[in-house]
Amino acid sequence: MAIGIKISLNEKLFLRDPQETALGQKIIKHSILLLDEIGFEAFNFKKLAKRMESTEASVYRYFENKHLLLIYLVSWYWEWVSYLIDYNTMNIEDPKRRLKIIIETFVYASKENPAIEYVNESVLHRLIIAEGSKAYHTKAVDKENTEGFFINYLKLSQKVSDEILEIKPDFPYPHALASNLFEMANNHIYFAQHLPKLTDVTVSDENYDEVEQMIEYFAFSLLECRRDK
Amino acid sequence: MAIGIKISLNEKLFLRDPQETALGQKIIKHSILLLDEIGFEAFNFKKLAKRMESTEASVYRYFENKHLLLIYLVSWYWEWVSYLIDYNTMNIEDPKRRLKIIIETFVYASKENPAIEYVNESVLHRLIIAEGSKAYHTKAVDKENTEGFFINYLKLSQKVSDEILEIKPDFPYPHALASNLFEMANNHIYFAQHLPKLTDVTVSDENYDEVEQMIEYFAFSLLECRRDK
DNA sequence: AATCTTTGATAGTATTGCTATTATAAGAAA
DNA sequence: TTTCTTATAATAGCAATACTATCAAAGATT
Repeated sequence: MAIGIKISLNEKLFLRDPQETALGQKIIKHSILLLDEIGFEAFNFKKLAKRMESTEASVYRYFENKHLLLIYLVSWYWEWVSYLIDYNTMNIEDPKRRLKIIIETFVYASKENPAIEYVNESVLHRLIIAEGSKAYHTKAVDKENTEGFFINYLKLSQKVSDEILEIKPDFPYPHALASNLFEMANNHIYFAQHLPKLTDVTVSDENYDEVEQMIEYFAFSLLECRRDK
Repeated sequence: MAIGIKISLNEKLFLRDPQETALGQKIIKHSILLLDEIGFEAFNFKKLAKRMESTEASVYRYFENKHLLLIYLVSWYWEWVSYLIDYNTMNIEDPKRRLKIIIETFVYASKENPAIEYVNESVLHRLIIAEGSKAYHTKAVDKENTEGFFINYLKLSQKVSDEILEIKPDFPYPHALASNLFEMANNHIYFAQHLPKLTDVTVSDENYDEVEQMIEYFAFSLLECRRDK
């Protein structure tokens, strides 16, 4: 049961707020499960409606189309990771320790936190890994960015960037490193599972420790590095 | 006119080899232009046929569907980048210099090399930046990987990985760094253009120098780093 | 009791993603 | 030259997709 967590998202992403009604919550729940199962391309509102025992027209009353639903879920995820970072780094003073926790959070987005009953965070994480980047790789990206559709990702990136500067105030690429850590975490879990020659780590089951170690290695090499010459 | 360059691609990607016929070459040429113009989601074979003044049925004789056409174009790009790397690093002994050239090639995939008349490499590069990762983010990735659909990416990654080990033989993550350099190059050009808060570099027109500098900074920090503690 | 809102049920339309058929043109083989 | 082969064009058609519209039933609110 979610106590005190309200995921706040851009209202332009939906026609009716799905968090507010039972049907809306069912849409969120089953769209995550079905998208994870069959992938974004094969997914449509008719199949979703059938799966959740409702009708296509009802789903269309909440979301304009599946692309906006995906952005909604991805935003939900970004906001959720933000929340987890705040929660997990609370009262931790050492900025390096804080960054390690951030990396752990990127890699294990959900570990032991069943916060909101209609979202299965670990399935959502798998979905983001596989489909997340499709949310902003479209022709409408500029228009949608203007309308704030990606604000949760930008805020997450900014938060991590701030932490990076705590560790090394003169680091020249804090935003790039922040987004790269996030993308790398997702990419290399995916690569390890599907295109293992593109990475050097292996994952088994839900154990992503090697990914976590690698991202730490990359991050701290960049931040604690004195260059030879 | 292409002299001595033959881009060799997995034959399972197409029904009839498009490089072999005039119509096939028209398909390659116009699919790159149209995909760049309207994006992968809005693209279909009917629009392509209209644009190139042929018919839908004719296009279907070359490619099963637009997904396989995308993999074909992406593979073409990966192979082209491989070729450019070989060409540009020929006779360069210093491995660090070689890696710099690789990074430059990733960022400026086409600069002054109009090699094959029916492929506009700079438009293709823009297309890969925007749509490339959709080639392997699908439910069929495992099956398609088994059939060798991504072999050109794996080979490219292996090539760069070998160069990384020339510089630092005990670097623990050469494949991951290789794929990350490639993905970073594409991502941060895209971010600079569309989601600038996710990066720290700016690009103007066709000038990606800041991206190149940043990727170099990341790569050589990792490879020439002695950690403080 | 009246009415307002949400959902379900059903229908319908334009577009998409193909497949099939036939005709024609162009080139190679006889 | 004739014939054979093959590629392409032209057209049709079909099942699925991506919606939109309408209306009725069921709660919930006043």
